[in-house]
Amino acid sequence: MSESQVHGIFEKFMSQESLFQDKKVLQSSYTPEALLHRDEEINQLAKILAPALRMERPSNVFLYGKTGTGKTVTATYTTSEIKKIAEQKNIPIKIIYINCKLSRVADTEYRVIAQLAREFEKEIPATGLPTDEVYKIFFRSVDSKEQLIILILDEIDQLVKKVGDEIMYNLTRININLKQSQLSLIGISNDLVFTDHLDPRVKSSLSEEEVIFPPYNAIQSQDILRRRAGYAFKENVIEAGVIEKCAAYAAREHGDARRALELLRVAGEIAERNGERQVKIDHIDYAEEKIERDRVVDIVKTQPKQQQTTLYSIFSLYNDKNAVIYTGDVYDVYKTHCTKVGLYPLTQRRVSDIIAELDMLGIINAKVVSKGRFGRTREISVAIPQTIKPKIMTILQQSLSLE
DNA sequence: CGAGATTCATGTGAAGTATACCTTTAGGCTTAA
DNA sequence: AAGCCTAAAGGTATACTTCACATGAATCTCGTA
Repeated sequence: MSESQVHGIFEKFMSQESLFQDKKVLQSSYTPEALLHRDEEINQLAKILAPALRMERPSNVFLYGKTGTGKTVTATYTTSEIKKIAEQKNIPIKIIYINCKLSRVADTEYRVIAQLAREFEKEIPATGLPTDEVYKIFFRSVDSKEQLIILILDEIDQLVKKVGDEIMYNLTRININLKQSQLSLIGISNDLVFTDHLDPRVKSSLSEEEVIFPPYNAIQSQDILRRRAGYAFKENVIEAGVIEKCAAYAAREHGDARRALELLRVAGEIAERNGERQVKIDHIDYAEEKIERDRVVDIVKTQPKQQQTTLYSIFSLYNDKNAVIYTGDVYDVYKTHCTKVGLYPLTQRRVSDIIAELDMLGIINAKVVSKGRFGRTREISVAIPQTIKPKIMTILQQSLSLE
């Protein structure tokens, strides 16, 4: 491709009018000025957190609700309002937000605490320090001056499921030793029965207060989408029915507003890239596939080699008509792939764990079943649409430099 | 025929190992008085 | 003598291995109707 051709693309892009007015309004990290249909929850949370402004420690709160019901925005919105007031009145309040999703950043006790300490601009190495030491560093930072800290732990069900509730126990007890400062926890969980697996002591101190988030219904979803679309897009860019379709999609997914907004954004991007003047209903279908594909591609790409090889083995076995496959089969194929890739094969014990991890990531389904006389194993099936599987396969092949 | 024993293939927990990285400490060298 | 650098010692988290035992329903066994 010559330079002038590239130039042409940029020229065309610049001359073409954007469909968006302000795209970041549709991004999931965006906290809107006003939240629709969450007044009740915001009020509850605000009442619980209000003592902070008098430098009294608010109760720990637990926010429950399915994905995309506004838990995270409600928490960030309410706390940022508190922060605003606190700044005006010179009240030392610090808000820390940590997402514990299995992101390799915060998926063990050590890494979460290290992440917390980093919020205070402390350098924490990836390994080498005792966990206790990192706790102390964090603790000293918190207690270094008089202040009130509100710690938001998003998706903590994932974390606790993986590494147990010790962190929670330690964090809930931290106030006992704090001299100058105080710390409140806001836990956010998608899993409604998550606290059942917690140590009763942790459970009682963690959920001193609870706020439940019901799903949005179709009309509420439409409201939210309309409002945001109004800010995000230019006028008359959205074809009639598009909003309704996105909302319907959200309703299908138990009122998941986050996905609905994402759908709208990606549909807009697709329309823009195709050089069209309007976002059409068709674009939503493309967007739906693209979102799923991007999600899976992202997960797969960031996995370590061993996990990728295991996944590749599962995928290549799964070719034949959705027959379920078993751990033993996967392991055999995995070993041959390892030699091809030049990877040292792990033991079956470890591969078994890796399969369980891949299940947690939602790329495959793995269920332990007893087949009676024929032993016990995991029934494994692929949990991504057939349409995007070939794409994932090629990504894995490239990453593993296989043919 | 049916209750209880057996069996299979792997799940699962605990303990041990290798690796990469951390802090502390002791020794050796340099430097300034 | 004080200060600084370096390398060894001792410690940790993480990913993995090794070992040993747990699982749980299909199948087998054997006593009984």
